[in-house]
Amino acid sequence: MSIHQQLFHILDLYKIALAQAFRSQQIALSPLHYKVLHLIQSLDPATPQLIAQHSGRDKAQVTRLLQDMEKQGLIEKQPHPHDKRSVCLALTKRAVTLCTQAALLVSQLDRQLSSQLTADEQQQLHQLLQKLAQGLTCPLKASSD
Amino acid sequence: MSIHQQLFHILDLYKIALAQAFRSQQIALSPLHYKVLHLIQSLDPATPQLIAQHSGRDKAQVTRLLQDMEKQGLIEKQPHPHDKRSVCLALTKRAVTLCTQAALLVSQLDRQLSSQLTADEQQQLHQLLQKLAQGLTCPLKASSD
DNA sequence: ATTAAATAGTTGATAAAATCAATTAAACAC
DNA sequence: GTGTTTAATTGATTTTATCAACTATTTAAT
Repeated sequence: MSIHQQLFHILDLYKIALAQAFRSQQIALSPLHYKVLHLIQSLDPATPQLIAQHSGRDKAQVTRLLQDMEKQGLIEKQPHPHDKRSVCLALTKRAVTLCTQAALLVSQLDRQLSSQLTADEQQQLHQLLQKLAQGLTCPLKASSD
Repeated sequence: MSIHQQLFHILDLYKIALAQAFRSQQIALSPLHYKVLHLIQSLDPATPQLIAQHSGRDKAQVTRLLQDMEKQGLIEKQPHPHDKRSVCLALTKRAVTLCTQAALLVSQLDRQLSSQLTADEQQQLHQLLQKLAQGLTCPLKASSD
């Protein structure tokens, strides 16, 4: 089994586990919605553009996700102080609650993951993965034309 | 950065790199289509049902993927020898060619990945990831109700 | 052997996620 | 000021996914 297959496999399992956890706790958030909410929380001036960058999604898609979540009363748009083209995004109380619950499950799952490894192993894994990531940052080693 | 975030990050990079590689070689296959073709190659009696199982996709979706690929002249359906409900899938020559090209890129990318690590490290990584996977096979450690 | 249950594949309807080009309005650069 | 870039949105479309209903066939039970 190649490295990437193994990685894909783990992430498949992870996604399934997370989706189940969300369902079991009645958290009505898709993983993607959660990701966006989480990003809004962590980015200080949280603008759609930054969300798009950090989530790796198309800005058009982000716009629609945000519209969705606004309708659902999860986020609010406030005028951007310095740039009238832009908006600042903020979570509503409801979203903060949901997000906190979700974050709990995520960290629970993370602990479940990392509990499979000793502290040493975690450290090792971290470094190995970092090396892997480096192999991907400057993509295909141009056999290309 | 948590383990799962790091994993997601790597796979994001991987997907991007692979998509680029496909594009640059004019390989008109979505990653999903490639996966299905590859599965058809590797499963001996390749039936839609097995494809669905091994790809983790809905059988309805598989049906449609296959219809698609049949229209594109990538696969052929032959009657199943023992079961009149089922079909045996086979790649056309065109698909074999495409698949071979694609497999080359995949293995190239894999080598690029694993070249970041020594043989020892690869071995380590493999084992660490295996342990991780075990932490996910029996999902959420029931705080649930 | 006949009926009931399970299975393989398909279809319909729909939702969710993604992509890309085009548009509007504001910001910036000169 | 004029032209270019940037932020967000809109439109149109595609891909991926989901779920229930349906047909034909197989399997199991009696």
